[in-house]
Amino acid sequence: MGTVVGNVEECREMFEGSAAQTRITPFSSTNQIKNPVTYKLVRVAGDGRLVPATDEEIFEVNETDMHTASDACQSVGSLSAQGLPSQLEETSQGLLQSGCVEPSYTEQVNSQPEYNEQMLQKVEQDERLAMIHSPHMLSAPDANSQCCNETNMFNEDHVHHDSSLQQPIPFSSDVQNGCNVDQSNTVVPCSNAEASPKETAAPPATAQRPDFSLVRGEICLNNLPIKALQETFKATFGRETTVKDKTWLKRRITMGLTNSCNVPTTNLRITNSKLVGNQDKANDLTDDVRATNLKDAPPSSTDNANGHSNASGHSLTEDFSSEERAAKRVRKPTRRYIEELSENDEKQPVVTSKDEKLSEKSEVRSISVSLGKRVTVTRVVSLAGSEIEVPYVSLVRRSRPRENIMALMECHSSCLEAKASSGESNMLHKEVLKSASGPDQKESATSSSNNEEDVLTEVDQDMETENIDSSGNSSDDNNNIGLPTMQGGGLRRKHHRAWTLSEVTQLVEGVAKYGAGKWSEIKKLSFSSHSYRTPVDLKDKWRNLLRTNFAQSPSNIMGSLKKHGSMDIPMQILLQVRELAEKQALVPPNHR
DNA sequence: CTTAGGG
DNA sequence: CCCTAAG
Repeated sequence: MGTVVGNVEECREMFEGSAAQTRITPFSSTNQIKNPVTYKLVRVAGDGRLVPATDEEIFEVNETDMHTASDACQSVGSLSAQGLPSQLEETSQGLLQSGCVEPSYTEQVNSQPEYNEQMLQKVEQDERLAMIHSPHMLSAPDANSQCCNETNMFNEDHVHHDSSLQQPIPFSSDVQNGCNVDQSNTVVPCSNAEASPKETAAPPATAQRPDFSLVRGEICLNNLPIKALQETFKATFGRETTVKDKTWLKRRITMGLTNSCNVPTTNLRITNSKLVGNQDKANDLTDDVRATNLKDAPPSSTDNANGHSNASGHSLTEDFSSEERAAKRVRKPTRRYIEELSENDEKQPVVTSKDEKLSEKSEVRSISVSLGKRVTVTRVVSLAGSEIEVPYVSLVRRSRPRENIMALMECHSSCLEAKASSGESNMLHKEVLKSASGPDQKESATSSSNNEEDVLTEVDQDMETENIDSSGNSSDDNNNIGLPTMQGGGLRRKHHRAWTLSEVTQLVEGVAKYGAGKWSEIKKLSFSSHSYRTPVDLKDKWRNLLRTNFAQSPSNIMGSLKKHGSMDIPMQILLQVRELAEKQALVPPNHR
């Protein structure tokens, strides 16, 4: 089963008779209408036919966009996104599924039907089209890069996957200082007979092509000065970085190029996109995807890494079509669990693409379209009363995708919703700034007052928690090696995500509003922004809250029992919890 | 599917 | 967090 994103025109035929013509058009908002191309997500059935994608598959696509967009965002905000690794995997999985017609669905790895040549061709064509029209490369200025960490890496990693589908990242040789360029790394023209005519149709846009010149061929990062490393970083990831840590930069770049995070901190060397370290590890780390890209990468394009600014988004999509086919991207099933990422978003309300200047985050978050324009796909969620716009991220289920076509409509409507909501963003943004400027504003949040402020003031703490969290498991990447798998086979245990203060607050408020036990309700109404918290999670957390509460209440001495691992819950919340606990204890059956 | 509990 | 038994 492969998921294919194709041009509508191309797919239409396949869809004859199918009423469900789902459109996945992130760029439907405001000024993005320039590009008429519409994407349609379909799945390649075992018999080679294209089948409308399921809702989850669509979500994957959406998230793909989101992730790409959020990449920079994350880097800016430091490693807050705990779930990125998974997102990456999920995303890449989705994409790869399309590409490789190669059976690789987490839950049915070995049971893939055979595909005939025709089908393969078809798929490839579609894929190519998809790639041609898929932009995604976005410039992501690394604003106050608080130097994040692995999390970023995953993002980057992910971006690369994206790129691999949309455009090979040429690793240019004539880079600066001390780069060991492997000249043998010549370009191999795509000799794929199956090449679609469309390929040639796309005019080469060399001029506009983003410059990846800094990352081509064999690069010996060791000898590069920090500045050069930063440049390389930029060329690699498409965004600036202010990080001055040489080691970090090298590692990051290497990881990005090799599409792996298992990069030793020393002896970084990349050859043909393969990590060549002194350690033998290198081989394990390489990724087929990247190899493909490199091979086909155009030789020239030596302009300089001005970064992939706006223009890049456009040109990227054009010339790379011919490649890719040569080598199938093969990859093991990757992790799942896209979820999260919304936590962050909640705290950093997005702004529409209009004010790119205002907030880099918004720009980052936006999704570039074929014409280099950016669109911000968002949705409005209610956060404790007030509505906040957050990027559209799917509320991923853990269940397998279903053949339900109706679900497709959901996506569509969501997109519309997002579009409609874009107007409010500015206002929200201002509010955020305002609130952020006055940290002292934290008042007694005993009741359900100013939730927004609450959230905002807690950002720092949340970030911390998340950072810790994410860094903890950032080490595992694409390969499932060493990953704990659960009974079902392939399913990985959900990440442990420390509950942030804001989450707890929301939970408490939710309980206050809807009553303990209405977890589903609470989840739906108060936790729409935290896609990864399931009703059960809420329930468990509440149970824990009560537990800790009871543990502390007998002896009012709560200072002594504090452990490092556990987050210190503010007294207020604790009291609130207790209050609610009593309430519910007194009148359980009653309807509140 | 949603809850409640146990592990 | 996960899993499962009950509505």
